[in-house]
Amino acid sequence: MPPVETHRPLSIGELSERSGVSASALHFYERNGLIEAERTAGNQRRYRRDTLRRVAFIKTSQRVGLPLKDIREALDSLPDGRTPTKRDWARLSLRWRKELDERIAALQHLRNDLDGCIGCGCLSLKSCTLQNPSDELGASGAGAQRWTLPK
Amino acid sequence: MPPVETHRPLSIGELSERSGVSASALHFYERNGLIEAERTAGNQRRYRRDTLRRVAFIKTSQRVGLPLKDIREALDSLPDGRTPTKRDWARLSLRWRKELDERIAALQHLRNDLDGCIGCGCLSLKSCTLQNPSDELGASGAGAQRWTLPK
DNA sequence: CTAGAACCTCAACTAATGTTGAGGTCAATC
DNA sequence: GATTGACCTCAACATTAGTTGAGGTTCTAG
Repeated sequence: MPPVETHRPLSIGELSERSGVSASALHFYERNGLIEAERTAGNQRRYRRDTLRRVAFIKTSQRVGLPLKDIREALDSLPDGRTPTKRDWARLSLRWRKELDERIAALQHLRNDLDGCIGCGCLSLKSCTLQNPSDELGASGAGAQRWTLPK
Repeated sequence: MPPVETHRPLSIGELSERSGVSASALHFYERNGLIEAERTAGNQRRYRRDTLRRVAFIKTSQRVGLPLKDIREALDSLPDGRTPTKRDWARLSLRWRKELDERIAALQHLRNDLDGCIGCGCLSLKSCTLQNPSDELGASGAGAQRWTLPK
């Protein structure tokens, strides 16, 4: 029975194929401190297997809408030196959950506002300018900030 | 009783303040064909009042997540020459609704997947690599594409 | 041992979405 | 009629998230 190669490190090509992230993006992540690699005698990268999970974390975080800067901060909170445990990952993932909930709620709110508006063709969500033909709100100044989605 | 200035065109400063969009962004939108303006004898921009709604449409579309390119295409489908009616705007807004529904659904799907994963600390969503210690999936090749959110 | 695939670095480029600044003009007020 | 704030154009810069290419090296299979 041949040994299963559970611990052999991954070349960049392997990591790329398995993670679905291009080699150039992996280089980019490394330059930005999101992942790291050992090197062979000939200077080629060798990734520890748990880098696969790290990259998965990065990709999923991006789907949630987080910028790389934030993702990197989250990853920086992983223990130095040892391979992260499932509890470590679970802790980080809770952060996604919160972020996701917020984004979903924000979009649903927007949709609800919108539903009242599509029928009338208005666009102000809060105060239909179609029903405000003389544009009275304009004089009152800062109607603008209402457009900004709470970050 | 003084006349309400319903038809006086807006200067860029007025449009900027009322829409909450910076003048430089308005310039940018104009360069990219999203809005347009008449000019005074002295070459200053004068916006028709319905440009306010146009800008509102742009901002809301961006909140929904549409890129300017798409927004511009939508705006291009507005009638040339005449001021858009509420039906015109309502037609365009339907697109938001669809886009929003899709984004919400995608995020909810992601959240559901995640919920099953947070407990175990895994990240593969579909096939927990924690429960796959020898990384068997790797051999089968393209596990990667599953990570990509259907556009 | 050699051919070709895979890998290396570094710099330059892309695309989207604007912002900033220089240098100059226009318009309303004292 | 001069000042001051609002406006003009054009070019350069900023940020995020990478990609592309040139020129050179390493690894693996025959």
